Amino acid sequence: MSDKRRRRLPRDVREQEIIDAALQVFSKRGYHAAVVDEIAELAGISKPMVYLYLGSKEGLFVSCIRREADRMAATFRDAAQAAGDSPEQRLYAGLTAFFAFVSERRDSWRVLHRQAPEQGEAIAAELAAARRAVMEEVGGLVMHGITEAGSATHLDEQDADYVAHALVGAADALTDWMERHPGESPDRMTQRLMNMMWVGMRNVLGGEIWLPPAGTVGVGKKAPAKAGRARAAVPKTAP
Amino acid sequence: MSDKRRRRLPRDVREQEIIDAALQVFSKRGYHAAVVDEIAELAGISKPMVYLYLGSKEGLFVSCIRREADRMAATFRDAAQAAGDSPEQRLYAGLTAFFAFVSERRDSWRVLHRQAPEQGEAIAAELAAARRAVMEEVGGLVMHGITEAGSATHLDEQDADYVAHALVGAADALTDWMERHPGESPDRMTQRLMNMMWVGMRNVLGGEIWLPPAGTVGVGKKAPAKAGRARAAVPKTAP
Amino acid sequence: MSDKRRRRLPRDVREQEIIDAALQVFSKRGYHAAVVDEIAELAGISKPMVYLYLGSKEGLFVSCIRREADRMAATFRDAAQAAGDSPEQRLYAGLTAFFAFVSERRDSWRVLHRQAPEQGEAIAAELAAARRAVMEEVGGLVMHGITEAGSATHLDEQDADYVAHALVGAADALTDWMERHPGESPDRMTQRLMNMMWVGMRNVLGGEIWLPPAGTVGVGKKAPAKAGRARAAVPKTAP
Amino acid sequence: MSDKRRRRLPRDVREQEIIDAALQVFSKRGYHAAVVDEIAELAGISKPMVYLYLGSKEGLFVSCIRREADRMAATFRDAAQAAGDSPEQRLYAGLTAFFAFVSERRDSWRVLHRQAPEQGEAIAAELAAARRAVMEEVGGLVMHGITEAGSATHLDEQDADYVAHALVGAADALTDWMERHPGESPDRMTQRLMNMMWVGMRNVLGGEIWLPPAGTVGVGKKAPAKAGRARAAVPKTAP
DNA sequence: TATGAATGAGGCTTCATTCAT
DNA sequence: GATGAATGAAGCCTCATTCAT
Repeated sequence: MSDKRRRRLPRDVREQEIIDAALQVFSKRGYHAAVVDEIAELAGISKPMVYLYLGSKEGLFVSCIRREADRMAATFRDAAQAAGDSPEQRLYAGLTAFFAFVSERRDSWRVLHRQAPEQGEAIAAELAAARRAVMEEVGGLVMHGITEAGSATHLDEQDADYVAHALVGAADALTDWMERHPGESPDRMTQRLMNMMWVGMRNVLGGEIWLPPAGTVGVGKKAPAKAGRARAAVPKTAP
Repeated sequence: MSDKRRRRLPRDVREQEIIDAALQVFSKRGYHAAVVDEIAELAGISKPMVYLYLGSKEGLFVSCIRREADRMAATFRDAAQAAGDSPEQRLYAGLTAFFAFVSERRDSWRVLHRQAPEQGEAIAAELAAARRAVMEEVGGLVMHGITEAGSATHLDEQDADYVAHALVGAADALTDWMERHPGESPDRMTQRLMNMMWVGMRNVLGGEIWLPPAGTVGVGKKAPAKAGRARAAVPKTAP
Repeated sequence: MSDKRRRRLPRDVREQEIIDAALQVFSKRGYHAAVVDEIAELAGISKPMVYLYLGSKEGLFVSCIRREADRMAATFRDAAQAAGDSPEQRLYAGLTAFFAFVSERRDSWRVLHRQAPEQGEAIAAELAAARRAVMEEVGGLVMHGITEAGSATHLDEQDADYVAHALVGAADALTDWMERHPGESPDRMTQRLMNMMWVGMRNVLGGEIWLPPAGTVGVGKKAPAKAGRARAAVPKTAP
Repeated sequence: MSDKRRRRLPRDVREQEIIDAALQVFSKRGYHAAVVDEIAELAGISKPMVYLYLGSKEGLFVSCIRREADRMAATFRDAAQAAGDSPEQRLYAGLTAFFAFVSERRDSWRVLHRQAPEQGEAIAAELAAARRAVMEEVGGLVMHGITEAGSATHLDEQDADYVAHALVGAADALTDWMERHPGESPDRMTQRLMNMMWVGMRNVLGGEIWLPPAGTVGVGKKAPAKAGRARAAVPKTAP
């Protein structure tokens, strides 16, 4: 990026540089508002090169998604490996890695999770895949952690999925929050979150559950399920 | 939509119909990818009417945001009023209302919370305002509920803000989950969430806290705060 | 213009009011940039009335041109009648009337003389006619005045036309000048102009002529006419 | 214009060609009625090129103005240099150059002097600047010429400005006239004008002045200045 | 007489993409 | 490998004009 007259880079390197640039621009503007010219300029090359290497704007975007999703997965794997064997440690390490990733690689996260929907077949599919991958990663962590931690083994995939969604959703939202509170670190974010969810989770798994206060009337029109005595934190649904 | 030759509606009505259409399209496509022609067609009128009544694409968007933010706020207020006096009841009612709103008015929610944030001055401001309003609503609920429920009074605004973000983030993500699990109702979603967060919250407020397992090493490079023995669920930071 | 809910005016009156408004707007914006909405609003009525009465934007413009050209002609005639019999007096009165008209009715003058060319058949024709009328009026004044004043009778129509053009052009340009020098009055403008042109004119007609200084080389590429000893102020050309 | 498949011109050249085309179209239609498509077509390229090189319709217009104003100034300077030292010669050369320019570059002149003045901030400013430049050029010529020629030195800037306006206005109007009289050349036009204005000027400067014929009554309502015995051709005003 | 509601047509501008060197 | 030159296709917005009451 320093030398302006840099030429004749090997294809691999160039390609990565282009994706770097694309990631920034897509993150800053969103897919539609992003302009290929800006990406090319930021990458320090001419537009035809972009098309030669990545094929199209959509190709650019897909490449970003793939690379960053892979990176994120790798980050997770590394963190989990580095952590000890205890599920709790792994979950902690995983969540911390998540926050670290999101806070250090804002662009990646934004591109992975903040894109307006429905930008065409290929992109939608790619995004869905990437998000599913993240969810599975987190879901695995959660499932593993909880199953081990609580006594209960009734936590099936659906529940883990639910929890994973809640976790990721919360974490995602907390990303913004973290951004506006500079004193916070990924570690502290994880602790906060664990305190908020994990402790409750554990207790709930031990049998303590929450029920709507007596005399409460459902508000949602669709609310049909009279949930009786919900047995667990994430009670079974009768699909 | 029924009568194709429907004409001459009074301005107020048409305006609302246009906003209805715009909401759908913005929700489906996102701000940039949305095309005014499609909105006009969906509203059953010609483009110039859209511009005559709403001024510009941006004006359209802002109108959507405003109307839906107001609606959401109203929904909250109504739910809170209908609920009993107990903070727990209010929180339950509020959250249920939230899920009901989000699940019934997917478009509204998507437009309010799933837009890439950088679309120009006016829009960014409007979105920020709308989101802040929601956060405050939820944050109030949380703060009130928790303060009363737990013995602790150390939950300051920042903490409430944090929790509100986590809650809203989780709820938002769970929206997608709910969509893929047709048996779920807003009531059940609330119960799930309360079980996951509230119970833990309450216990944590009672003194039980979570700390990273011994021997764990922080992952995030920036992680500075050696959190010592965090005293509470959402411990004070020394900025 | 005061009463906003004024209705049911007789057609003639309304029509004039509309033309008043149109004149202002056309003057301020020019034909193309003028917008019928603005005219209607300024006239205090709805657009359909404008079309009912004047037919089209072009119709509006033509009506303005006609009315203002007529007014200008009338002003001239009145001024000439009010003046004494002497050609000099008539010329003086006429020019003063011209300046007075232009300074008092800026809008009229602008619409008559400052429109971009070629706005379609009808308008071009109308403008040409209006301008020709003014030229003839002034040309007549000039011709009459000069013929009487000087001894010469060799001032034919072409010469008068030439002088009229110069006069009107100068006067038109001086209009802007006058606008920026508030102390000036039509009378003074006339005196200035007479001093500048008339005195010279008269002398020239008496035989004194101007010739290019010796040794001067024509600059214009097309300049063919070796003007020999131009005999008169406005020497005959051999077409 | 000859080869229809002419492609790949270097930017500088294309840019000038585009401005050439724009000048024609703006001259023929006026700023507002001009259509960018027509300019592009005339330039033999597609519209995006126009925008790539000149930015906007306004940019196109401004470029025209600037280039032509500069050209005109250059023409003047060259003419003045080529002329001898005598002020009279310079004035003569300057005016001839003026007529030559106006007659040979009708489009330039029309764009510089026949545009409705209110087309938005930037354009108004640019036009004003260009016109002021021309005025100053001519004004300088006049001032220099007259001051030297007459005995009087009382011709201040305001007077020169006045005369310059009159001259330019007359010349501008005479342009149309010249167009309809093919036998005329810039030289002859200059001679005509000099005869009409210069001779008078000179005499007036020598003391001969013109006053309104006795018994004349001012016509303009605003006419305040009872001009007494105006001392000079362009008498001082007392405000 | 008078108007609120409505639109076809067209102009400015942008952008993803390709061509020719 | 690399790029300056070029464009088809579309999107936002405006405006003269008419319809139905």
